[in-house]
Amino acid sequence: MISERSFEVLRAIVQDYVSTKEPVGSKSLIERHGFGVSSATIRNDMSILEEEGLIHAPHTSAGRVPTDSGYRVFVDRLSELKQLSFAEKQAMETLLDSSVDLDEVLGRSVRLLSQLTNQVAMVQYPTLGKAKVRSVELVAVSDTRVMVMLVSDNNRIQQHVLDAVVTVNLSFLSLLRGTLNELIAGAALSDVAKLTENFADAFAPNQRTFVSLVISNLLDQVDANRQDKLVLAGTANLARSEGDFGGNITPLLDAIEEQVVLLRLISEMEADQYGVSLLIGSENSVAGLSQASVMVSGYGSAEEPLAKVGLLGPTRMDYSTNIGAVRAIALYLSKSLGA
Amino acid sequence: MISERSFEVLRAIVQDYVSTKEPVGSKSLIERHGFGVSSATIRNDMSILEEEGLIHAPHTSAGRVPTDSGYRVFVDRLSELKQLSFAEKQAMETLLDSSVDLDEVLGRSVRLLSQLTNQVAMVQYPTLGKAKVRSVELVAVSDTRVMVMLVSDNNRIQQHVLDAVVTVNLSFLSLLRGTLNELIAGAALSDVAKLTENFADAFAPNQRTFVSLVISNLLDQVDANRQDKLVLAGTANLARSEGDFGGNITPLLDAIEEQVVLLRLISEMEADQYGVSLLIGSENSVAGLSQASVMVSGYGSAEEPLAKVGLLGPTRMDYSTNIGAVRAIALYLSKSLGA
DNA sequence: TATTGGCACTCAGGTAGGTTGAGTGCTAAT
DNA sequence: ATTAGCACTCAACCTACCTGAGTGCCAATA
Repeated sequence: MISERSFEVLRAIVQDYVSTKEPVGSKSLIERHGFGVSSATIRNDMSILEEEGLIHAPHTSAGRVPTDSGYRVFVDRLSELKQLSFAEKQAMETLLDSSVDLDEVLGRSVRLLSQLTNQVAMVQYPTLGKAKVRSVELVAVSDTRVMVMLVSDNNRIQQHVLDAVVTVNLSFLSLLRGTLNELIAGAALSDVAKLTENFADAFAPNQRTFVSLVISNLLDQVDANRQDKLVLAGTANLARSEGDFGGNITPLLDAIEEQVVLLRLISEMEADQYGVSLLIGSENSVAGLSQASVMVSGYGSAEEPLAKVGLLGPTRMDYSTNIGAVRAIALYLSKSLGA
Repeated sequence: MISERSFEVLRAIVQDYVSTKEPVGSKSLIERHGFGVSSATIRNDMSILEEEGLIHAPHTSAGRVPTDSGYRVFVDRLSELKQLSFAEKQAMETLLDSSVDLDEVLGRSVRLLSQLTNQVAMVQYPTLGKAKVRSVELVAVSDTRVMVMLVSDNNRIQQHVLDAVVTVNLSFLSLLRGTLNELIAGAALSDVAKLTENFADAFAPNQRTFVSLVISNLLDQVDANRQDKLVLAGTANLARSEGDFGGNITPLLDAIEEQVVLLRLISEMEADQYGVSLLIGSENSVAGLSQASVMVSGYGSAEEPLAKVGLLGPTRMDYSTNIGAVRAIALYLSKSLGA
């Protein structure tokens, strides 16, 4: 029922509105896009689009603006994404070469993404997924404190310092480290809990408390959710697109600072076309994010992504470019971390 | 030449302006503060203050607003700081109790500070200072990668992953770890460079490259400046006080994201009265921060602070409360990390 | 049936003029 | 040194008016 031309009109409206920030009218449409028809015809198409709830007029005598659903249809009919420029690809390569540390890779990627898109970029720290234990290290960092380190086979290292309260015997620590590694080195992380279930029982009663402490600390680290952490970049971009949020970005900034909300939101998002999952405006149910779009892509490996990377910005954004950029960064991260 | 009452007038102007955000006039001053004189007298005082450049009228028929110098005089004559409330003190205690990890302590402190002050809070990661090496740990995290960990005696742990390119021999790694610890365990960090100068020479030529790599990695970690890092919280508060920045907080957010600028600024700031160092408005020379005030306090130990903690906000802020809060948090951090 | 030209209508935004009131500076008297 | 009094200023606000981009609808057309 909606003609192909009507869709073209929608596409043109979205494009013009994204670039000019002004409601777009029938006349300027035929000027800029030269459909072979008159403005009156376009007006008819526009009234159809309005009936379908895809566009909307801010007031009686104004041009039209895409609604959330309008953007949605636009995105769903997007045939191809904008590619990164040569310079941008090169920037990614440079990043890839000098990557060492997980923190560094994630930090740089997220900053790059925010620069590429002029939006707020975010990356979630990878969960341990299906990785296997490479080794466990126990390092005394003071008389009573021990650092428990879990090294997994995907180059990932997690550590936490544990306070044993009592003085730690160094040779016992070394012994414990040995036995523990014998038991779980090479095991899948998901099996660690079962494997260590009765581990403490084998030790003398006076050492049992300490051993249990170490084990529970280890299990905490295995537990993926506990570790969920988000890194953001480009918050300044929000202030720039303030107008798109009705001049009040406070709720946005609040939501951003309240990372828990964002984390839950993006972990619920399922991969979509192009592997990028997108929520436009009120498609997400987070209070204060109803004028924002959030898109994320999983990274890690195709079968089982380890975490998400994506961005957040006003609904009035260049979806084609941004989806492309998120996708590229996700692929890069997968490559970089999968190696 | 400036009478005591004139100073009182200045104080009243600052107070009223901070709380109402409106330029304050002679009449409302006598209403709210009941000086025993008439508004005409106050006007005379105000014209003196204006001549001295301490206050300034936005336009002819408006009340007065403190200038940067006005705030400066106000702060310098501040006789006492506002104390934290009981609840606030309790919040700090709770924080203190559950402190484990450096990251955690700093992260929580900075969030608390931003909540106490409603400003953007920041804390700088502590440099290693005069600390001594407790131990060095070398942990293989993959065939070719080694994590170099530097544990210092102030509970501080630094680590970095190093890519040896070639396969690492585990028993050699363990040997290296032993020899290295024998050499530098207990030494001051500042001496590590000298001690390890010829360390690699003692090894067989085919191992020398790897050993040098480890050593240089270690020295990188010892080098304090390399590690400088800033944690921020409460960016959302900036958006709330947008009006105080002429409606354009973009340069602010830029400066914040460009942490290097902030880091240099605060490391140049010297302790002031109450141990808190303060730059008001254009007293700092950072572009884009001319309408903002920055205050920091050192933490670590009284003699030699390890790093700074502080906040950033509009010049129109409650200096008394904020200086008090920064001071309290700095003391808390010193206590927490000094233990 | 889809398209078009024409026309009356709407309304945000800009411009111009008028009013108000908080606040000032100055002066002469105390 | 302080004060009452007074003329003056000007941002903020309101009102009225105009303009132009844009709409919806209708009758004519291909």
